[in-house]
Amino acid sequence: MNSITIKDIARICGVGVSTVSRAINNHPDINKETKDYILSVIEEYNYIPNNSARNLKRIETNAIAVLVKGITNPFFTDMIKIMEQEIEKRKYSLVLHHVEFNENEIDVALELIKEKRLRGIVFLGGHFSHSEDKLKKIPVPFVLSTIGGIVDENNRDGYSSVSVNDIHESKKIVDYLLDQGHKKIAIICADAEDESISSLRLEGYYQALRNHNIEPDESWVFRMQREFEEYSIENGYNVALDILKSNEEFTALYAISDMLAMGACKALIDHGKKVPDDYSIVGFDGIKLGQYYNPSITTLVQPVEKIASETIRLLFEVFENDKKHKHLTFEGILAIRESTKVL
Amino acid sequence: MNSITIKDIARICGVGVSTVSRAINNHPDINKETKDYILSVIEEYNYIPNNSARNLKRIETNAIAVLVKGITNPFFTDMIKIMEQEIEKRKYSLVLHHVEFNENEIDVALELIKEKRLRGIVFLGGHFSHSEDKLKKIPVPFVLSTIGGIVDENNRDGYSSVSVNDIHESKKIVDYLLDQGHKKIAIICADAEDESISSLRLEGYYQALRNHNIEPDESWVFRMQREFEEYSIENGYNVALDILKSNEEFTALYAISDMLAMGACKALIDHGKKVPDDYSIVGFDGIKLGQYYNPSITTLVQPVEKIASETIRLLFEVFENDKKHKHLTFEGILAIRESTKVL
DNA sequence: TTGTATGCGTTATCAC
DNA sequence: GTGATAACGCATACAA
Repeated sequence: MNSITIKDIARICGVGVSTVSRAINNHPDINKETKDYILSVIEEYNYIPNNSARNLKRIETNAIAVLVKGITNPFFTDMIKIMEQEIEKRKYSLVLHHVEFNENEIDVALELIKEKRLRGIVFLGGHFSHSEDKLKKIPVPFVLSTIGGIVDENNRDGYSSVSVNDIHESKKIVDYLLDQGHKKIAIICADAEDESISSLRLEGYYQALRNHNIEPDESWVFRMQREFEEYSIENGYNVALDILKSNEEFTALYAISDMLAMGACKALIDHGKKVPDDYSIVGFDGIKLGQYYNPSITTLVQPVEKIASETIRLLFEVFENDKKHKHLTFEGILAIRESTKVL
Repeated sequence: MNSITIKDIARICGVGVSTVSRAINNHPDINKETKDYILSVIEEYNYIPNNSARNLKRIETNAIAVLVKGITNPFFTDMIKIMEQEIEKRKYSLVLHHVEFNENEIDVALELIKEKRLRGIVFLGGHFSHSEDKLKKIPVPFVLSTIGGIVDENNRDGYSSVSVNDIHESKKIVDYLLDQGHKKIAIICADAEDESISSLRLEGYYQALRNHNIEPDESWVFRMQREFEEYSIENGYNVALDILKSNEEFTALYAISDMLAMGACKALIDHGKKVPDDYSIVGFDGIKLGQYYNPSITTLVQPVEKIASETIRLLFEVFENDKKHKHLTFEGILAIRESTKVL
């Protein structure tokens, strides 16, 4: 287990360690022949540089980290891919790091910054209801991507953010249902304590109803269940079961994620209801899965490519061109599919 | 960006660096009061130890890495959770690392072993058609989890593996369809070059047909499409479109993953077919999503909890108790749901 | 163009 | 219990 080091390679090649280092790191001032020879020896002996030592020594790397809370969320998959492309395009490298649900993303970030000498960070997912104090501790530029949770409009100079306007898009969805003649619209969202996208989408729901002179009824508001994973399909299923039990009258159901919507859909169908004939169902996000569900799910499609590429662009503008942090919002697109119909 | 180090903390506290180190690492021989004081200073100054330096210095950590190719695959989600529990139970820590599709998992492993001084590795996902030569280079014990791709029965002493018997389980599925009266059974699998689980499941399909005196017809074998992500729902959708175009006669469709099965299902339904009335569809894996699809997908459920916990158990037996590597297979369970019916 | 020496931040090994 | 000090493996300033 005593593995080979740069010194061993230097000794074998009969050169100094700095020459080996130059060969590895594509330094310009090195004789091509010695370089080729060294590289061949490295190949032969399967030498692999120790990243810990490199990180420790290097003043600054060209690495950007993307911290994802809920990495299995299909909504993030495409975003990550695009971010990766954008980062590579700029000759930087991406460190993809997964944050557990019970971990604090800022602590993880702080640790990673030290360990890898990061230049910037992207936060993806999670609630992110952190104090400004804590945010200030992050010593590199960072961007919140599709995290709508920061309600505090002040003190946002320390970071950038890119997302849709959750209230606005949520209104679009409910407006559409209202236009189709639905008046009794139930909603599935997160806990009342949730300060994140859920509360924004719920707010949009309220506003849309009020704009149509319908007073929102709390008995139409259903919450995800703690026993199941947040925003998961089984959570949607079980909430919908409760809705049916409640005997609450409604004709349309708005779930604040596509996964929830699909689960709810299945629960209704399992109980002999027809979608969209008996109930119209809409989701939020626009994940691919929703297109292939049966029925395909009407949803608010977030412009993931745009959000992802702008996230990276903003980040680079801050630390390369010294620009100020910005907060961008993009328009989503209502995709009308099979799960909804006119009442 | 000049961040605080252990030396700074030592100076502030008026103690030596080794005392600070002892405080951080819960060393036994340190005065409780000095320890508490040091920790309070650390807290106050937001000191975070540099992991690169720690990894560099430490002889051996208690870290196990799980390398996942295709981390967004929902099939792996539960497995990872269980592995995490099992690893923590043994007072080790889990390093979850994502491998890109175009990356070589062994190279990634080799690098990570050096960087983090890993004690062992779990490989999850991917094809893993690597030469024995390359596998031998991995200097720590490792386990292949649910990777059926190693056909070479010899030379398997260097590692462990845990999975279902893909041929056997595949036969179960096809046997079931045959028992239901289906004789014309199409299959969706990977490229012909694929040496991985796909070829094993295809082999099981062949064997089951032959056992029932049905000569497999190559025109019933359909392949995933290169343009789309492997094993994805959209791939299944597009393959099924081709199947319909081919006008090949069949009554049942076996897709070697649940995702493929769901996509295929949607394609058929979009073309006015009924599932299971016109076609029976089965998948493989037993992911939760399949239960909530409409219709829910008949599938071969892999015992993920068992596979995950045994993977970790084997790994620890090798490097803690010095036992020999083993190759375990577990039985899957055929879950009959709504997407199939008797012909 | 190349080699030597220093230090990155930490832990381990000693002395005290 | 505690504090110097020597590594860990590498990149780099500087000397050659």
